[in-house]
Amino acid sequence: MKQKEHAPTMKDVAREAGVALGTVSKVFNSIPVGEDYRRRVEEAARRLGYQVNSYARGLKTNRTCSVALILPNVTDPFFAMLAQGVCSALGQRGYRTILSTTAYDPEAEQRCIQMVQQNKVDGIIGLTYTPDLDVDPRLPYVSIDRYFSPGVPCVSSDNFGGGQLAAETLLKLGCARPLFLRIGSKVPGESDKRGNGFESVFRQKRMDCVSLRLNDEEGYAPFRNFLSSHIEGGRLAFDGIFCVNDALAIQILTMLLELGPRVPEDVQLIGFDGIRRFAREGFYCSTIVQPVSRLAETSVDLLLREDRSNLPSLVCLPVSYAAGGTTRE
Amino acid sequence: MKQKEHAPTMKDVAREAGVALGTVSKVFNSIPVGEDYRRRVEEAARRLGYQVNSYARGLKTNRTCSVALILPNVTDPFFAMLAQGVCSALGQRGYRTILSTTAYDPEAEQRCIQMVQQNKVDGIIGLTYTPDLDVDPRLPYVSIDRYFSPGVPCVSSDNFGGGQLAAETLLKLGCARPLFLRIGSKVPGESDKRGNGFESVFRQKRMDCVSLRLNDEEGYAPFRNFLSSHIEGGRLAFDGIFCVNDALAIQILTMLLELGPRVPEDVQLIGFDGIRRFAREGFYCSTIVQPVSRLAETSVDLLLREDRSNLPSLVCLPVSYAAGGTTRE
DNA sequence: CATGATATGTGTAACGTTTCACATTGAGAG
DNA sequence: CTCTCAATGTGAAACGTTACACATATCATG
Repeated sequence: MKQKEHAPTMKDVAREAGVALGTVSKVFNSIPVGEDYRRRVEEAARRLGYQVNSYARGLKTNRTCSVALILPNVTDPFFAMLAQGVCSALGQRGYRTILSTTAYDPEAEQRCIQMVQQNKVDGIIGLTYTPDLDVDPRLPYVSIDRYFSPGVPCVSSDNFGGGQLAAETLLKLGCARPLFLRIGSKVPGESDKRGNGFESVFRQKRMDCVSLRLNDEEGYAPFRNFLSSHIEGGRLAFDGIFCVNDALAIQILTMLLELGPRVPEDVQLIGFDGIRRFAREGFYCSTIVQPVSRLAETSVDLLLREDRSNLPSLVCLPVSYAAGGTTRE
Repeated sequence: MKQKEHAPTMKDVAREAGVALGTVSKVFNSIPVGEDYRRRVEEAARRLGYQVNSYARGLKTNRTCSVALILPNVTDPFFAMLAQGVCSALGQRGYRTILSTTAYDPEAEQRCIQMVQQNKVDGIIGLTYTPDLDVDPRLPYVSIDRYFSPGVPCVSSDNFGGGQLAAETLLKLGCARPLFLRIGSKVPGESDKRGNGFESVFRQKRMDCVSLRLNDEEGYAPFRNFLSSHIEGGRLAFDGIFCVNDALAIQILTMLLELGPRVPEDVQLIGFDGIRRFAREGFYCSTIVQPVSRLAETSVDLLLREDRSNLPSLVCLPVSYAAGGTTRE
């Protein structure tokens, strides 16, 4: 008995089913074919354990059913949620996700694009920071959180509106001495607008609003110094804090609890992102939540849209406020 | 002038450079070729913006330079770090990562394997929970944190040893009334051994060790109840707490700070995993750190090993203790 | 100077699909 | 009973590579 080492091919299936090669192809591409033929082919395929070779198919059709997802990393909770969302949205549509991480390195970003283009994906979803990426215009590209040019659609949350929402919420809850805290990222991006939105509300009300912006190279320590130097007689100089993201908010919360001021009695705290992880059920930090799933789904939608003639160049998704125990409701 | 719509192919490069097709192929496969020929080809390729079509290559060689990574999700910090590590380890070796998430669903896990097999990857790195996955034995498979059978290598951290290390560390730091806290995962896995290791140390010393294990369906609230019911006159009934992972530890830390006991003066706290995110610089929680990068690299190593004749069936990587402010050093 | 031996370029046959022109069949019309 | 048309199966060409057998050139050797 002749030993077959190679995986079964369409030719094998055709022989086994006693039909022509083209017929087998039709069956696997849902092209009308006689009922009995279809059954014969399907049975033969099952017997042989046949699976279509997507590389041969990709070569022929120039469609690969895979898209590349480019992110700085996947350890940042927000990126992680995004990756999760994109991955499953793509999975549902029968696409697979090729993940590349860049560590914010422009060179890595470009290398990624290169590699990905070479590897013939059907499209790219990118969250990158290089201003001028060299990407094949034939390849569908959707940018998250960063606007490039009218040609490439950008989807992001309403960061400015989110900042405003945080401010309005704090105001409504009686905040009179607001503070905005910001850390990181190496490059200007959409998230800068959070602070702008926050400050704009207080400016309009002719109220002061203190902002502290630090690079993440110095870690969180400077925040601790700042906070403790603004405590007098156990009372903090601020009664409402808006943090640029939840990771920072959690840190600040921990610091505050150590330093004395009670949350939310003495000072209220609002983060940004809506990272659910910190509390599987119920929040432990009030926050402006980004619609991560919608971000992911919208990106996938835009990328896979058949009619690519008039895509929106910017899609801005609404955020919402979620109470989580660090504000007085 | 004739408009070329299709991406340039080797044939185009060959014509442009005035050499034979095979020569171009040799250049791109690092097969010895005359210096002048090589230059001519490289220049032609650059002029045309040629990139090899990896689908044609994959079809011919049966190697695709891509491996599938199967994880429950990528939002759990530990999985995220793992994904990050695997993704970059693979990237360094010129492989790309196809990410699939399963949400702990056995059906999704099997579907993943199917899809991935059909899509002809060079191997699979999986962190799955289905006991009997149906996977093509021809396809290299490495399992993380879960032992299947001698045939498929499993790499994991030394969870038992980590538990012991936590216990020994607490003992050395003067702990007399230990507590072990555990939450989650839906399925038995390697991480169960952490508690076993921890308890074994105290058992050997004939000391009591309280354990509290909860499902994650109930969230963290039960822990708060437990803790507050064990506080008497501001003093906690325990002076050393070991949490099954860092996410839980951070929660417990927050609760403790709210409830009164000071950390680490009144009670010391050790987590597990080594999630660095909570503090970019310096820890804010002492922990047993898993060598995530080594886990990732080892998995990739094992998967891509040329000689697949005698692979280890189990690789257990050492963990280490990292002080982080919640223990008295 | 003939002769291998070595090195390096050439052309072609696969790889496993899809696609398309063509062959075959059967039904219905005249 | 022939003819046409639609429906549906068939076989071969192509997709862009790699690998291999072969052709050619270069060079040392007796």
